Amino acid sequence: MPNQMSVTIKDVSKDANVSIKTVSRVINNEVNVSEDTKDRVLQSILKLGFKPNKNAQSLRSKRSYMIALLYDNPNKHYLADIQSGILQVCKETGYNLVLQECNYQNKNLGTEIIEFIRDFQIDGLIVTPPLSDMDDLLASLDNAKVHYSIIAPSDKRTSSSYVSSNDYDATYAMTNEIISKGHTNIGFIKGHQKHSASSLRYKGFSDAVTQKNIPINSEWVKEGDFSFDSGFSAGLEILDSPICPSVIFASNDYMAAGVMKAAQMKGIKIPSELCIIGFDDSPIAEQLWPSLSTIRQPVEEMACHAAKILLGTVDGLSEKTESKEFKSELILRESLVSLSG
Amino acid sequence: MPNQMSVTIKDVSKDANVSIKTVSRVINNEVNVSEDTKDRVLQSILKLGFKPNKNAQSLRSKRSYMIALLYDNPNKHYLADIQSGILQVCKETGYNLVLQECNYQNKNLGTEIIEFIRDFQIDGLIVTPPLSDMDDLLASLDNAKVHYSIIAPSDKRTSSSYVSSNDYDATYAMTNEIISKGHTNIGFIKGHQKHSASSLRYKGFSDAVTQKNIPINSEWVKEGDFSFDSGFSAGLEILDSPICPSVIFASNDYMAAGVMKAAQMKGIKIPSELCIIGFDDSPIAEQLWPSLSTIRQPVEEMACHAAKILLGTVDGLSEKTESKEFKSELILRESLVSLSG
DNA sequence: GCAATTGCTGATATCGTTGTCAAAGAACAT
DNA sequence: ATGTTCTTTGACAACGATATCAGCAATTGC
Repeated sequence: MPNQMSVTIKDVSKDANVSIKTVSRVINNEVNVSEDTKDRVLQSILKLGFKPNKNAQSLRSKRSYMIALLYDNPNKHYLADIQSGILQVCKETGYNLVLQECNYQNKNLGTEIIEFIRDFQIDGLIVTPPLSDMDDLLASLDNAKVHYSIIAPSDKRTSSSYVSSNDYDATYAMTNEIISKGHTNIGFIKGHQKHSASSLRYKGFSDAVTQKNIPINSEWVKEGDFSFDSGFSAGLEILDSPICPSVIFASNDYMAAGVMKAAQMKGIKIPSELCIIGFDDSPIAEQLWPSLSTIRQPVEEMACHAAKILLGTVDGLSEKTESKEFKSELILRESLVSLSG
Repeated sequence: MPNQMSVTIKDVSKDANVSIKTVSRVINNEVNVSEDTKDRVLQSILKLGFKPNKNAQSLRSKRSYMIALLYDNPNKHYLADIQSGILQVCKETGYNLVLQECNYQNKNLGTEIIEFIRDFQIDGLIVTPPLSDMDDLLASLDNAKVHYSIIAPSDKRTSSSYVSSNDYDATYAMTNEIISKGHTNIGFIKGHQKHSASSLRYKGFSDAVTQKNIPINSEWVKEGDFSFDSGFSAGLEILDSPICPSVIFASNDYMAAGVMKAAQMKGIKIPSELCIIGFDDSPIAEQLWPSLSTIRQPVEEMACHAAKILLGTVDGLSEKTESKEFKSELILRESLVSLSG
């Protein structure tokens, strides 16, 4: 147990009989310290229970050992997964995570974020969708020479540091799965315009059906915003059509859950009369009955990787980590069956 | 737009033609500065766009302008609500929020947290359930003179700074509501043992039925851990009983959703054959069909208040905020109806 | 009218690190 | 033996704030 008064580099230097600068060298793993003195200093550090004062380090070295998470996302599970992924890496490396909730519509977002970073000397940012889709924001960050890594769908590879997901391939594959089950009347609910994932997911779907010469019925294609409510009303609209599709593919699970509720309220049986597909493999996908077929992205793992990339560029000590595309996985559950009639 | 080089207190002092100490006085709203010089300094601050360097302030004044959120909670929506409540206050006051994920089973939790606080000079903590139920942890914090405020059910009022909810009253009232609808065969699923809310919620239920001379059937009382899965299996067990209850009251919405899925898989009609009640008013309560009757606690507001309390004790400038108990609200939806048969 | 108190201000030390630069000694080349 | 380079080390300044304490003027008390 350390004493009331914290022990400083000065105490260590006295104990080890070296200058404070040498202690500093040891702490920061600088070269040109003899093994002998290094050992002696490390001994003293251990003995006295010395821990460098982060604020003093920050003040002098202009680094805070803190990274921030930028987000503006209605999906709380997604956010929570992102957070735990980042926190894992933080715990290993001694960094800390600061939250920064943003509004993508805020006109001064770039300026405010840069101000925030200067203010707290934040070492780097992890930027999540839809903020990672805002080219002007990323340009501001580049301009201000802010370190950051982004989590985004695959089309955002302009940034040197990214973690991406293959949204296009995933919806393409799932659509083929649907078609292989005999379905040709397929509805689709798009996500929020501001997310590049939305258009990618739709493109994966439309390319797949078009290649099989299946026409797209525009009455069955609606635009939602990733929320349950938007899925619910889109579902109601589609199910009010003169002819109903046998499958509705929603761009995320919340909207799929909305469709399911709409169908159940109308007395439509799932999956025999209507199959429903989601995206994300949110907890709700398994909690509904029947459970949702969906697509799982390794969100936590992606966040973990994004944090490693960031710290690789921020922290000279840690090793560099490469940008990477993560693959999604089709999860087939009760809500998708072969066409019966 | 500020320049590359940040402007310091020294620059301001030159511009305003006063000493740096006087500038510091103005920044910190100290007394004994004449209106005249104060104005002059404020002018210069505005003109130069000066912002105090947080690290320098922290180093000298031993304060970091950061508070931390301690949590170990499986419920991501709850956590997200807590976070946004705290962040609102942080934004107003210029503080920042650092996340600290804990494991309540960690034997060294107290020591580690205190070390973390010393390390980063964290100004205060907000402690959420079930950590806020751990008396030894709170004792360690008291002992180390750490500022904190807790969010907890009403029985934890030992701490001078708390925000509490009336779990007992809420389940008591909901149980009476159930009884008033003619139900006498009522099952109950308890929450995780480590949460004091679990026993309070059960007590509210059992006191209410006992007062109406309704017996408790122990076959219909199960212990879950607040997770969907635990609710699902508890639901299966209860519904396998020779006689089924007409209502199952689960201690949170996730477990209630589990019960609903279990019932639906068994072909039991909700609410005509089985009513289901939850707690928390999580988003899922409204997303299920039929939608769940439940109890809403103003979680975000509570977190907001907890942050204000904390900053009131931490920050001499901000005004003190009193501890407070927040009232819950019954939310009656489709999953509870009057007993038909 | 003189001492004591009060209000306002500034010079300088200080927080606990890292950065600069120079010095001392060892190693090497000539 | 001498000059040059390389390795290792330390004295001291610096980061940008706040804290201490002393000084000076204005006000108060008797």
